[in-house]
Amino acid sequence: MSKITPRTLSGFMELLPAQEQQMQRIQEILRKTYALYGFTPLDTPVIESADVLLAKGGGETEKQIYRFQKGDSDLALRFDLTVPLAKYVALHYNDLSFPFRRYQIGKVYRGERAQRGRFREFYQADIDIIGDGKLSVLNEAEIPSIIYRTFSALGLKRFQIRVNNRKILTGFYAMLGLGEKSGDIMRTVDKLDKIGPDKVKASLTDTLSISVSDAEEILRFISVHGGTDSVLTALKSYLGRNETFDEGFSELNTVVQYLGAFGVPAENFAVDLTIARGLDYYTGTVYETTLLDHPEIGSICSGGRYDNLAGFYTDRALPGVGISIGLTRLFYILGEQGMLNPSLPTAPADVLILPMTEDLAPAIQLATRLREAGIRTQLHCEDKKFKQKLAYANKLNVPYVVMLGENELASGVVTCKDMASGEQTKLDTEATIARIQAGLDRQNKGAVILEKRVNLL
RNA sequence: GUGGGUGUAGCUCAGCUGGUAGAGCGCCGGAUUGUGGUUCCGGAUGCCGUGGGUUCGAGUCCCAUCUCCCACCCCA
Repeated sequence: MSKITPRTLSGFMELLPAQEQQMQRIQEILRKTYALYGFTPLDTPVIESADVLLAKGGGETEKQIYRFQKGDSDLALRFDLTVPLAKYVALHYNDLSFPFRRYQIGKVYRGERAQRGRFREFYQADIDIIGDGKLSVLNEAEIPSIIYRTFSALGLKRFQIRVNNRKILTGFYAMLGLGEKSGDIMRTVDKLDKIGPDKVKASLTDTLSISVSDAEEILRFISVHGGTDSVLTALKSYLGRNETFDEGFSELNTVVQYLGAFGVPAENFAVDLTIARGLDYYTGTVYETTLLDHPEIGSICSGGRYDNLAGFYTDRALPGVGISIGLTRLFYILGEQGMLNPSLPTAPADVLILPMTEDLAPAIQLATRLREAGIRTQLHCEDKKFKQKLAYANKLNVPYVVMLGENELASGVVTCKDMASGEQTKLDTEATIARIQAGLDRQNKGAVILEKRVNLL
């Protein structure tokens, strides 16, 4: 009888146990870091009514969303976590306290062509702060700090948080009388790093039919580089000509002003006037974070300020600011670059017990005692050869193997083998537990998520 | 959605101008009784993506189809 070939769809990441452990470990670090800033965990359904997810309508979302019928229901898989959040906040408004700070780590789905570092199912790790009617700019200033702390906690060093403010851009384009085209211009200018100034200019003049002098003015404006202070100084010269621009400038100033107090080092931060973010719901500060050694993969964390995200679901003004880490993409790069530490304890258990007596009760009692002591313990009672059981422990990287046979029972001890060194001890149960715990403590102390940290400096 | 590639053992691939398949890694077993990771020896595994065509004969040439990959679009 012919079998169906097992396969996983392209663009869907499926990991082996050891890798999955590392993925979970990264998620734990994110949860802990997010919690440090007072965010509460949240989960929402993967499937929602299509009209809820497509409330905004049009554009890429419509093209990329997975949508299907089930009976009479028109359903869709969430393509981000922000829209479900907007729905959630609008729906549960009366039960929430504002500013509402939530984090959410979950899978999202996009029906587009898979590519290197681009998935059709991937994890996003989001944080958002939603205000009731108003939301202080200070929240926007806090975001880089969260990004910085999160990436640092993962062991990353060579990353840059780029910040811009959309009001500065729309204000500037309005000054040039190009207000209507500002969206298109932003998207074109966003490619500066990728295609270079000449092509950007050509694109501006040819496809957007902007005059050569305006195009040059735009390029001059956005290519203002250097340190944060020099960019701000350059921007100052445009003040007083457009209200929106001035507002954006003031907001950007606030964000920059508190960086030091929030503990964000200057080298991990930059004002970059080219970034705009494709998503059109952003209205103020926007963020984009890239790994300096892997610019080709694009942003792994982005977000921004939006003034009225839940406008499709409620009349209440619910402004917010948030970011999203592309966890699957990040994990993919780390793995591809060999930066995920293979020596991390990925073993499913700390101890493997090999019973060698007819009566299994002593071994089971031992396992129970170890588990009571908080040691992850697995019993290996399968009908296999002794050496195969050791090989099993070895493959799973289980650090300790405990053997319990007639000899041990007769003298009231257990044999405990340290798999890394090969050393064996014959001690009573409690002494063995102490030895194992000491060993595990040592192991955990030295554990870091990423290795080759030198490469990341 | 548009354009370009790819498809051979579990994985990474080799297979020259057509003559019914190979390596490395991995996997399994052995080197005598309760000791893995190193070494040595042995072993299994492929409808050569699928369907059709040319040919005495096709993994190797032609057509179609699917798949996956890369670029664009857009994005985490």
